[in-house]
Amino acid sequence: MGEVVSINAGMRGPEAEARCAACPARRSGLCAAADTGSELACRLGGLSERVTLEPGDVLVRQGDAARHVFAVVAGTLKVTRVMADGRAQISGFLSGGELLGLPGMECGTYVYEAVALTRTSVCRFNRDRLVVLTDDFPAVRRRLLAMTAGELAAAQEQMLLLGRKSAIEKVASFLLQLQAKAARRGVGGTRVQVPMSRAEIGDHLGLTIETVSRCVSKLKTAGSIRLVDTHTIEIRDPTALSELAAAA
Amino acid sequence: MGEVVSINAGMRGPEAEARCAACPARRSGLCAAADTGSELACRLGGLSERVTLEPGDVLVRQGDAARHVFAVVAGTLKVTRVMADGRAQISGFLSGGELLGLPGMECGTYVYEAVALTRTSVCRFNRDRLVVLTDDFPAVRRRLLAMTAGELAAAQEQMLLLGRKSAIEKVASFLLQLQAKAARRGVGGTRVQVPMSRAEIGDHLGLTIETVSRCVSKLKTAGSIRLVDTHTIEIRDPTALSELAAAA
DNA sequence: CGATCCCTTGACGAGTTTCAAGTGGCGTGG
DNA sequence: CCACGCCACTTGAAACTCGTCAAGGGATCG
Repeated sequence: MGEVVSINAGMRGPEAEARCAACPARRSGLCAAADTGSELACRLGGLSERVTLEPGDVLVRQGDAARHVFAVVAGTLKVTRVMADGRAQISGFLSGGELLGLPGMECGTYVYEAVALTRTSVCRFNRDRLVVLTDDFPAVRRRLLAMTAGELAAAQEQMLLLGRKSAIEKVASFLLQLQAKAARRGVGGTRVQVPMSRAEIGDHLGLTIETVSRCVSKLKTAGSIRLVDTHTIEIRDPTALSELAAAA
Repeated sequence: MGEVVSINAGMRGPEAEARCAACPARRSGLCAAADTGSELACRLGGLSERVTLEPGDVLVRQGDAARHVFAVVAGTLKVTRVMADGRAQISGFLSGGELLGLPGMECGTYVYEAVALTRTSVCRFNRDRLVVLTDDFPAVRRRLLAMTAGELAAAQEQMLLLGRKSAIEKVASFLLQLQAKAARRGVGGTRVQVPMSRAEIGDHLGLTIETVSRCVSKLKTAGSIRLVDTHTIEIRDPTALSELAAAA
């Protein structure tokens, strides 16, 4: 379990813009608010540092001073809260285009831990300077507010899942969620990459590793899914899964 | 189950300001960003309509067009998501100073239902005009972002509770949460008002009404709490509750 | 080739839900 | 004024889901 591995900092103007132009999260994340070549794009680029993480690397630690906001460029992070006795709850998995670091802005410290699941790269923004930037650019602050609002809606959805769904419903919902998220990033199709371990899925769904495994097996036996390998699942019967997920 | 009961709309300048000056949420909610008598205070006041709700009145319905943002002035609302088969999850209870209506801002419809628990009054802001207002007033948008970020942190806390805590831990946490919230509104002390029914507590904690009742009885027998009446609880041993709550 | 890690599967038991009955407060109507 | 019904809450017993404990399989790595 290492720390941040490589930081590609202090770029100026053209360098930063070149980096942003090639960014896979260019159109989906916070930066979707900025037109390429605009003054805003320039300032956003100058404000950010690119950070690369290896699997297991810790990006933020529970209790650290909250000085940055992060935008995931590629890869996947898990956001975890840990109780004193070790019980953990993964509030979410973040992938390309998503934002990390808004909650806890007022209390000043991160109230969760963020760890890379896969090789991951993120853009790091100084929190205060980002806030100042929003003063000049309405598009950025609207995007920021909209994204945070979206996260809140997702959090409420997750509460419904945690509080009111059975184990198999939770797993079915989770798989569909993974598929939908992948599709939003342009990786459509029936094959879904599952970068997280069974333990991490369990910590996200409020289940044990064994129950997750059993539910996956049950869905497999029912013919709703097929396991290409442990971390690749093919969705064969989306309708059956949807019925189990039984959303809103 | 009625609808919105009374709307006190269309006030201008002095009228609105007088109403705001007397508002109990004046210093805690969104409006804490505005100094009394300032231009901002004037515009905020002019933008808002006061709505009064009786217990059971529905403020927003799942699926309605999301045209407004609400600030709770006094009273308590519950925010619920309902599944097709009737299972419900209350994502939160809102009281004085809290905000409703941010999530779902992008998708355009409310994805939850908000119902008054007690006689409640709220300030209703047109969503679009509020957004425009943030263009002119950095203080408002920072407050808005900070409040949303705070809500997100609370949502994550609730996920930890739902996913990883036992029934008795959930109930203990909930009671402490109620006390803390009351204290923040200036209603300190060991007696806590519990405006919600056992069923509503259950829908918030992911438990059945019977389990909630049993846990309350257990805490009573243990001497940690005392029931003044079903909706007023005296916290006798906060330490014991905290140990059960076993937070962060 | 053994060690380790992660996942799967089985058996058992605890905790929670479900089902059912009982209590107490409160408003209504006789 | 009291009987009655209604509703919310409480309590008990049985059923069930899921967690715990334990063992085994398969992949990866030294």
